[in-house]
Amino acid sequence: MNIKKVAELAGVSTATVSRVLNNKENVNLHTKNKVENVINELKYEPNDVARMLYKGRSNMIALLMPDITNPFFPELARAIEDEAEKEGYACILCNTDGNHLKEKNYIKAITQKQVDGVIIVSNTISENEIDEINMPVVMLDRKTKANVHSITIDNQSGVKNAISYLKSLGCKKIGHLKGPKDDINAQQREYYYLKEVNQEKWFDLDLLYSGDYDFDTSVKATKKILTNHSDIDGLFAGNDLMAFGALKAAHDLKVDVPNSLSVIGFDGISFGKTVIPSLTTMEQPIYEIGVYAVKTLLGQIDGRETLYTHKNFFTKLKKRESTR
Amino acid sequence: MNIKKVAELAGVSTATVSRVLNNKENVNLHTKNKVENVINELKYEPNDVARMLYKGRSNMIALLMPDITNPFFPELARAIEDEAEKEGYACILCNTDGNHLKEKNYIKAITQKQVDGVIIVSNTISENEIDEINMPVVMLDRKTKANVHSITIDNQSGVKNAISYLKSLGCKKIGHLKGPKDDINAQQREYYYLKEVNQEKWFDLDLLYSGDYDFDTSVKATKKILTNHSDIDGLFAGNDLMAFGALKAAHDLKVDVPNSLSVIGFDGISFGKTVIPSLTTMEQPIYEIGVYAVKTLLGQIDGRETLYTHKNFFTKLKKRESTR
DNA sequence: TTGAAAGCGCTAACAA
DNA sequence: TTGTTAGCGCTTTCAA
Repeated sequence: MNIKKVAELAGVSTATVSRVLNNKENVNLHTKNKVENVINELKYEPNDVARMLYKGRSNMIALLMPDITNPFFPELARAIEDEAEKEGYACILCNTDGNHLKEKNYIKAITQKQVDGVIIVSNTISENEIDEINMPVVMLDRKTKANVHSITIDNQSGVKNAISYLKSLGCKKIGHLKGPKDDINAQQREYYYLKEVNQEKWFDLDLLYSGDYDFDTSVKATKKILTNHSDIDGLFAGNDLMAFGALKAAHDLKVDVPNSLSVIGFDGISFGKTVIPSLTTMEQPIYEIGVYAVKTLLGQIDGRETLYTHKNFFTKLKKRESTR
Repeated sequence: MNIKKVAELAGVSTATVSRVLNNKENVNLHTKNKVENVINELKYEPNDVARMLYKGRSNMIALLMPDITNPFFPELARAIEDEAEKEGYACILCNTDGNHLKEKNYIKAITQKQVDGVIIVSNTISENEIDEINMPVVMLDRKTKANVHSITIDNQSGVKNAISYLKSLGCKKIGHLKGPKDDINAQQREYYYLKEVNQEKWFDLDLLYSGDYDFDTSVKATKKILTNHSDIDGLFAGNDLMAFGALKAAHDLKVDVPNSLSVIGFDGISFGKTVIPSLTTMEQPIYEIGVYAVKTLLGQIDGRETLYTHKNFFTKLKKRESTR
């Protein structure tokens, strides 16, 4: 079933059917009704692929991220998909595992599929590679010199507020559970942590240790550090998932959170309210970020937005039970 | 840049270029090299949309589910996307919120986009509507009379094993925190719970209460029931998320889990190991289910599989800290 | 207001 | 082994 059949049955040309389909002005009302009747009878629906080919547009965007299983990303993906759907765009999901080869393959695949734009979360992709992508791009969580839009979260103020809050609670020795070395956010959060604490007389490089953005690793590492430094009374985790690991470690060691140890996370994933004790964290406006990313991307796709923009979002302290 | 330009520069016809692109046998080696050189120089990549149009295939599948934010679904989506990618298919993500209209719109949209097949998780879509979908379908979590493949989880044995386990632990009064009325799995789990316990002399319809697959609701509801029935010593939650709510409620009421109350969930989402105490649960082989769904779907798309199949997966008891 | 026809980029049947 | 050409289903220009 195609436009030709509709045209035949309605006794008009395919051009006229096309005009009706696209709500063009210049169609006689009588003709229009005739065509619409045939369309309804046949339950005809135009083939988007043919349209794509002609128009050179697909009304699809892609979302490249490390792993949808990582609890931060479903919330982001949901926001992106919601906003895309609202604007008539479908959303292709790509898990890259931060694997460079996978990223390249996906970019090639979506390019060939004439996807209209892509939102990328990646530490591994290079500036050059970003520039070579042949469609509008929004980079998330990373500022770049490449000619694309970028969106970041303000780690400086976030970390500062987190540490200040722990201090205001009376914490006298604050550790940091940091993320992977190659992650830009992890690096920044470590950097600003150091900036906030390295003048303190209690400071010691031992207080800085790594959980790799992973739960199990964080449990182990935190157990070790709590054992070696029983006087730690505050802990800033580089993301919520690691903070969960820290809570687990404290629980297993019978360290009382929050009375002996205050734990604060970073991200504000919705699971934070679920754990026991519920997690105090620096909350990112995840949904808002997703919506903004799509708006920016579509702005460029539609040619409304011609300049490349950079947007920095801020975190908000969400007090819950894991801090005193 | 298109096949025509490549043909010109290589001094051959588009047909020959096409043959090279598709690795056809009947191309002179010399010609082949010439064409490949031009392709590499131009960094030419064929346009998939044109191929789609000609072939009537898109190498895309869609995944319709209620909400990627619900922690069960990212794990499923990950498995599906992994397997699809392995087979050269892209995966379109659609959140329906169990909203009937959204489902219909998505199905229409992906049909027009010539998506090759769809994996659906839905309670709301009717048998008729499933039958009217104009592409291969795999229904997840629901058996159907419609002419499509279906995959379910065996609630009967799962619930039986959960309750038996609680009994074996010495539980003398076991409650059930059930899911939404309109959810087939929730209904079945409730049904089989009743079957297992309604002959017990301690049984009481009050032990059955609802958490709507939602964390907050489950916290509230569990607090109420634990307050009214302080002798409840076992709790079977209809899914893990509700079990987390139950754990939270017990914690807030200072009910000792697992010593005074054993809690068991259903699903086996990876977050179960994160919470405190970690959650005992009836674990679904989520990844395996996702892979199987894709294999089945692609089987039908490729015409290898011509019969509609039904597959029933079984849960496995995963013992952790929330049960004595 | 309508229709004929070209063309989006590709593949494949047919011919040479 | 290679080229010519029709055609996948649509939109749009141009002419009527």
